[in-house]
Amino acid sequence: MNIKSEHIPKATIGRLAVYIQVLENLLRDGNDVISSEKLARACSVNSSQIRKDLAYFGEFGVRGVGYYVQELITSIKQSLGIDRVWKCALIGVGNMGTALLRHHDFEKRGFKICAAFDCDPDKIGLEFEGMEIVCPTHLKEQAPELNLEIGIIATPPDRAQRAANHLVDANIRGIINFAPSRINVPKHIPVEYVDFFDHLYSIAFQITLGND
Amino acid sequence: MNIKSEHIPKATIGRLAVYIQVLENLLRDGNDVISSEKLARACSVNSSQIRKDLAYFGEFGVRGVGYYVQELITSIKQSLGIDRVWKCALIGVGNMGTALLRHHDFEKRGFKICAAFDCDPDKIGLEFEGMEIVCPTHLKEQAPELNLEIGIIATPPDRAQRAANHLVDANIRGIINFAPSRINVPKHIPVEYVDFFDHLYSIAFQITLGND
DNA sequence: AACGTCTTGTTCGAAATTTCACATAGCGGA
DNA sequence: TCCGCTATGTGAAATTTCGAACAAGACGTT
Repeated sequence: MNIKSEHIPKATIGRLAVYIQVLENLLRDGNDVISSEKLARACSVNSSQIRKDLAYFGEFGVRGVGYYVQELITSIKQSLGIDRVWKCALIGVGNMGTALLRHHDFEKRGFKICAAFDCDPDKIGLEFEGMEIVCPTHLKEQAPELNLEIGIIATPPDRAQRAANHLVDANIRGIINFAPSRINVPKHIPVEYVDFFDHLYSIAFQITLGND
Repeated sequence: MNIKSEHIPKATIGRLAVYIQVLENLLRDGNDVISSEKLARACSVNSSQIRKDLAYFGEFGVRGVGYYVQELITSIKQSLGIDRVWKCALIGVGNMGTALLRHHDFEKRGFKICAAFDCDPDKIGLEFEGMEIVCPTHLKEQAPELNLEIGIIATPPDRAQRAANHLVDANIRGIINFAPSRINVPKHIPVEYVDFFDHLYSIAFQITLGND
């Protein structure tokens, strides 16, 4: 990769994800070239912001012209490291876990759930979306065999730490936690928390605020 | 409510959601009182940050003692406007929509999905989790009747804007969009986008970065 | 009631992020 | 080939956010 700068703001990464989303829709609508100004409007951000975000990774545009959409998508994906397939392990095949297994965008977007774990004896052995549910104690063997790199925690909150321990023990390289509780893992393993109630809270707050 | 300051950073709102989550777990474990220092460690933030975040809304602590956990939870919920039930309309009963309907935390957390809409003729009329799926054209009648305030979009990306239009037309007050596309609505209606691939991208990026 | 201890609420300086403004560079037409 | 047009890439200013330090205040003990 071709990173020009040391530290990249987390907010930039978030925006890059938005740019990809908008760019792919633009491409589908037949746009070959786009200016930072137009892309900015579509993403509701400032155009300098876009140029600066991209500048962290390289020079992808053509002065006087703009950005070639397909090329820019490719460049951003390369920059983020999502120009390949990441193999994932799911722990917790409940409501959320099941939904994730069924969510076929995973593969489209470069993430493949290659193994599903659950400690419920009633679930172990069941086949699900072409995958057998296995006890998490087997993670340590299977992770190297299957080359699992990212762990997805979708357990109840009180089981999240245990799941995290299994993942760490299996030398997983990153964790995304859908359970509503914090987990502790060694510093070198990145963790992201997903809780869409955050967004509902934010909506509720914004609505309430407008009405005071 | 009792907001002391004009503008509140979006990041603060996000952190308040984290504080609630951690505080509820602390309460479950029998902690009655907590200091900003300990809460900070549990949330992986700075303790001044916590005190400052709370200061936007009032004074909730006792000097020399700390915060009473239950009381603080209540105060934060009041501050965010989630000390009541928000009635929601779901549009799009596909994979994601179904998962949301089944996700029973919604009610626990103060959001109730009171109506489900989908334009697929095969789905209209079906009963789902005690709710009949209705054509979105009926939103405008039902929204005032049922007092629907928040719209949840879970359609395919190319249908998201149409769904948003229906919601705006029905005088909904806020929108949360799970579809991977941007939508345009009048400025006074807050919109939040949820896409957990953002987090997967972030993990992938952080892993890749460590390996260059 | 006075004192010591402990933790909050707040101030102020530092750091990070965003925006502005413009020099730079590619493209197309004359 | 030159010139004008346009949109990028970037340095510097403005704004926002964060963190360290400290004054203020509550509780318990003497």
